[in-house]
Order: sequence, then structure tokens, then C-alpha cells
Amino acid sequence: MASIKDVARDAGVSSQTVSNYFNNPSIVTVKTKAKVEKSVQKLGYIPNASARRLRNQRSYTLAVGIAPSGYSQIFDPLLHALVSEADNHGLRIMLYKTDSKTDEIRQFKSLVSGGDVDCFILTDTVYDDPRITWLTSHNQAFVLFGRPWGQETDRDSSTAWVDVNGRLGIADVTRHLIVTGHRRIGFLGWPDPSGTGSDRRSGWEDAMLTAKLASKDELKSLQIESEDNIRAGQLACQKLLRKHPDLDAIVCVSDTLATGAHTFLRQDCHIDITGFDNNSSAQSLGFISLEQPSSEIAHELVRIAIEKISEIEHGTVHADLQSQHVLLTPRIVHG
Amino acid sequence: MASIKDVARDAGVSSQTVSNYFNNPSIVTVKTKAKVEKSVQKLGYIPNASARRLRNQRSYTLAVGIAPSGYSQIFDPLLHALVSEADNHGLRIMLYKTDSKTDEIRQFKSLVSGGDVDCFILTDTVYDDPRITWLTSHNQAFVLFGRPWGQETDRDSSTAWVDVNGRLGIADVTRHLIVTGHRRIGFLGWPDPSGTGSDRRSGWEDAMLTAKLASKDELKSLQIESEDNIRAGQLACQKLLRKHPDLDAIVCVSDTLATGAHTFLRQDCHIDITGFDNNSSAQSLGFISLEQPSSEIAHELVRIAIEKISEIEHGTVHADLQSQHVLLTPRIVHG
DNA sequence: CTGTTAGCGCATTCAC
DNA sequence: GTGAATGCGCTAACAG
Repeated sequence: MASIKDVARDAGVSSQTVSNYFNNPSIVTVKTKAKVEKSVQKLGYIPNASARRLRNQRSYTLAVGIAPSGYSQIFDPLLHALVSEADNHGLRIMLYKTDSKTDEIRQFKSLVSGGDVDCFILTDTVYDDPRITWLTSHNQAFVLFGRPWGQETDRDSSTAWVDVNGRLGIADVTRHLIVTGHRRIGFLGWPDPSGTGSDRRSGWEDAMLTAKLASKDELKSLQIESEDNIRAGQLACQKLLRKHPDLDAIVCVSDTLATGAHTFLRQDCHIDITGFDNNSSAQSLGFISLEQPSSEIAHELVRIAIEKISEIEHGTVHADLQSQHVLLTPRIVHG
Repeated sequence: MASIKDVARDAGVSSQTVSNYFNNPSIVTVKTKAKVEKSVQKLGYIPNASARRLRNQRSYTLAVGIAPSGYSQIFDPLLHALVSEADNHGLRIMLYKTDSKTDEIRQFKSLVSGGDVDCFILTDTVYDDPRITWLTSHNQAFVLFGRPWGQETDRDSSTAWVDVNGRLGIADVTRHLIVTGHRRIGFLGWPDPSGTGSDRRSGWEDAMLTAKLASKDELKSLQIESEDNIRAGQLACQKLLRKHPDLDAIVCVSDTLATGAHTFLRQDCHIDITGFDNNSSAQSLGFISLEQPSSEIAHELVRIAIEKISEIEHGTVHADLQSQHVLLTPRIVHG
């Protein structure tokens, strides 16, 4: 509740000196600094956020959308990492609801006009996403978590994103299976169209082709699609095994499907299963999985957000475009 | 970007009139209202949040803590419901990190002194929680999600909370099993001490004792404890069945454990399983579960938050204490 | 019922 | 290097 004036009075200086102490420390005498420091400590002074925001015309907050479905793209650990990373830079994370893409744009309008948000973090974007169009045309900072899937054009190069290289991750895990003696490796994927799903699947295809463990035609037969839930995973696994009883491993596009496969096969089976996300099921059932590097994702997301905010503030595009398209590698976690 | 002055100029009135249009509409002429309305629409005016916050000394934001562990008490659907409900009342949800209870108090300090937050929503509280002590002594509004477990005293009556009646929910589901012909019903629970876990277990005990399906001693033997993960659930289920091969149903304290039990038993088995939370596993595997009423929880949480903020603002405790201790009933969801 | 005045807390000009 | 003004956008008190 103490204001800058209280500190100034207590320290026997003027309020602007206190302001300088925080915003431009280099121009304050060491002696004065000590006095201010003491008073700040004594009064527990913290600058008032609203006043600072009003004065600087910046909200110091990042907005993250949260979808109605239980399964939003923003997973729990990432949210925490984001809050933590933002905190390191004096930024806050605010949530807004995204019941639909049009509803989301209504939210943008309210948030932006109200000066509530400096930068948006979007998920689940597609090519020609109306949200991207809106934000761009309103000169509003934003970063995507997840590449915008679909036809790519030049115009995308100005759209910053951070994503996880599922293709590489799945290829890594497939290679791991190969070098540990597996030869007949199936794939349990999501139904098309799914950008993320196709990307991950191609990792398995890459590794299999390179290792000459299957022809392109055989790859088609060695994979099966399933909705992302345990029961569907169990059934798909059963179906795949009926077709290929000789499988010695199954790479799954998600931990949910891997859990389905694993629980269908039970312990006594010699078929190895891998998943993606390293959720609690992967840990407890002990199958190999790929962990999304939440901290790094958050780190990059916040870094780019700050860049974008600065770009918009100064009306420049000084940043290296490459550095705003970040592809992170998931880490293999052995059960 | 339009300010209240722009609207005033465009509408040919003073800026106060525009302010009144929003904050005290009853004192504005119908004719004037129309003019203002038109200009607001035309300019897409939205009041600047920071200015309003500074002026009114209110942040219009609720803070929700987010824990580092993947499994925070605040689950995804609740978060969405919270954002949605807050939005209905012109409130925002801000996240802050809670790496530890002491770290959390440091966050409080920063958030409160900075005027960033009007009310906190806490989870995972215990009796004599240092956070509660701090918030209370600093006259700061807060609501708990989840009762503070432990020894209860008078002093708790001023602490508002919203919780889900796990005991009643589990008793309901147990009764459902009984009336559908089950007699030997086991329980798969969490290890003590767990307030929530004990609460839920006692629901099963209630129903079993009332139905005279077991003596108090037998109840002890019909239950088993397990860490909350799938593998542990599988093992505990196995162990329980070895002791009681005649079980015809197992009530589980969580969907995770239910998933463990269900996947251990497989389809062909005649033993029914129930869980708690109605997560995606419950839905896909098709076992009975209890759904947390996220919308209601959010509704009550926000309602009480608003009450608390008003109490603190006016320095009164006008609210009915009963209405600030809300126990909601989970809903049975049949697979 | 409408318009004028003042100030929320801070930070960026300027003189000194 | 420090202190005195000014205004960010808004709204609660007044006066008209």
C-alpha cells in the first residue's frame, strides 16, 4: 500500500529519485541509493502495477487462451513453465477463454482495446487462421505455440512460432528401437488430417526407410489410425496385431494410445511400446516416451514475445527471422 | 486505442457523460445514450483497463496459483470454467507460480503490493496453512478450492471455501453398485494421510455399513492403498483380488487407479470398476465415474470471491457465513 | 441531467 | 545528480 511518495518522504528525497532508483539506477548516487534502498525495505514498497501500466502504455502481461475441451494444447507443465519464465522478466500471464475462433477474436478486441495485453500466445493454429489475420492487421504482437499447419507461403515468415520437432523425436525413438534389436515396428497414429500427427508419423517412416526395414508400401500396412483415447488404442493395437502378428514393437503417436496398446498387450508380452509426452501413464507403466521440453518452450515463447512487443513498439522488424521460428527437440525418456 | 475523450468529442458530449454511460447509465438521458452508443460503436471504444484500475484501486483480477508438478489441484476444465465465469463478471484470471508455500507468500506480497490482484483462489490448503495466516493478517481477500483438512476450529468459519463432496459421491456410486446387484465391493484408495482420500473412502464405508454388507472389521480388509498411478493401481488390484477372489466390484478413489484396475482385469472380467473425475480414460474404457461439477465450482468460487472483495472494501462481514462454505455434489457418469 | 475540477501512482520531460 | 512540473485514462465529487 506504500506509494512512491511514502518512500520518498521516508528516505528524504523526491519521488522522482525513487523512480530513478528503479528505472534508471545508474544516475543515482550511491549514497542516495542506500537511503532509498533502506526505505524501500522498511516500507515493503512495490511499484503499483496499474499506475506503471497506465504511464507506460504497456500491460506487462502475456495472454494465453484456454479451450473448453479438457484437452487443450497448452498442457499443465507448460503453463507452469510459462508463468515461471514470464515472472523472470517481470511479466504476468493472463488467461482468456477461446470457445471458438470467432469468440477468440472478440476476446482479442476487448483485451487489446482495454490495454490488458501486450502479446498473445496462440495454440492450435492453422494456415490462414482468422486469428492471425486479425492480429496482424491490428498490429498486435503474438507468438504461436505449434507451427501453423497447411500450405506454407512467404507471408508466414513473419509469423513467429515455437514448436516441438515430433518428426525428429519419433525418428529418434524408432532408431532406438532398431538399435536395440527390433525389426518389425508398427505405428499407431491419429487419423488425418492432423498436422502434428502426420509430422510424427513421418519420423517413424524416415527411420524405417533409412534402416531398410520396410518399403513404402509396407509402411502403409504397418500403421493404423485411432482416435486419441485408451479404448480406441487398445482396439487399434489388436487390429494391427491381427494383421501383423510378428510385430516386435509399436511406436505410438501419443501416450494415450501407447497406454491403450500397453494395457492391451499386458506385461507378459514381448512387444515394446513407445509413446509421446511422458505423462504419468508412461511413467507408471514404464514404456518409452518423448518429453516435451516445457521449460525451453516457455523460454523461447517468452523471449520471442518480448521481441515482438519491442518490434511493435518501435515499429521495426530488427529481429533475425530465423530466431523466431524455433523447433525444439523432445527428449527420450526410458520407462 | 480510442479514449473516452475521443468518444466524448465524437458524440458531442463531455467525457463524464461517457463515463456515466458505462458506470451509471440510469442518470443519462435516453437521447444522450443513443449518441454515445453510436460513437462507442463507431470507434470501437473499450475503456482502458489500467486507467480504470488505477482510478478505482481495484485490479478486477483473480489470481490462481499453479503448481510445478504436472498434477496441480486446478484441473483443466475448472480453469476454463473459472475464466469463463470470471469473464461474465468483468474479471480476469491471472496465474502465479507456487513452487512452495513460502515462495507462494512471496508472490502474494508482490501481487498485493503491486495492486495486481483483488482476490486469490487457493488450492491444496491444510489446517494452519501459512498462506491463510498471511492473507488474513494482511486483510486480503481469498477463497479456497478444497476444504482445509485437519483439525477444525471456530477460526475456520471465516475462511471461505468451495469443495466437492467426495464422501457423498462415493457413497452414491457404491449404492448404485449395490442396487444393481453387487455385494462384495472392495475399495482402492490413496495412502494416508490424505484428507480427500479419507473423505472419499468414508463414503464407501458409509454405504457398505448401512447396507450391512460388511462389518467394520471386514471393511479394513476389503480396502487397499495405492499411489495414484496406473501401474500401482494394477498391482493393488491384483493384491486385493488375491485376498478377496470373490469381489464383484471395486470402488476406486480416482480414475487413475480405476484405469489401473480396469486394465488389469480386462474386458472379459465380471468385476465392475468405478472411478472419480470422469477423465478421458473413464470415458474411453467405459467405467462408471464421478464428474466434478466444474461450472458450479467456478460459479461459486467467483461468487464468493466477489463477496470477499466487497467485504474487504467496506470492512464489513455482511455475508451469510454458510454461503461461503459450499459443498457441491459430483455427478455419477455411467460409462 | 450535464460539464468542470481533481487526483489515483508513476515516469518522462525539463530546470537547477 | 537531483527536484519540480505534466499527463497517461478514467471516475468520484461537485457545481451548473
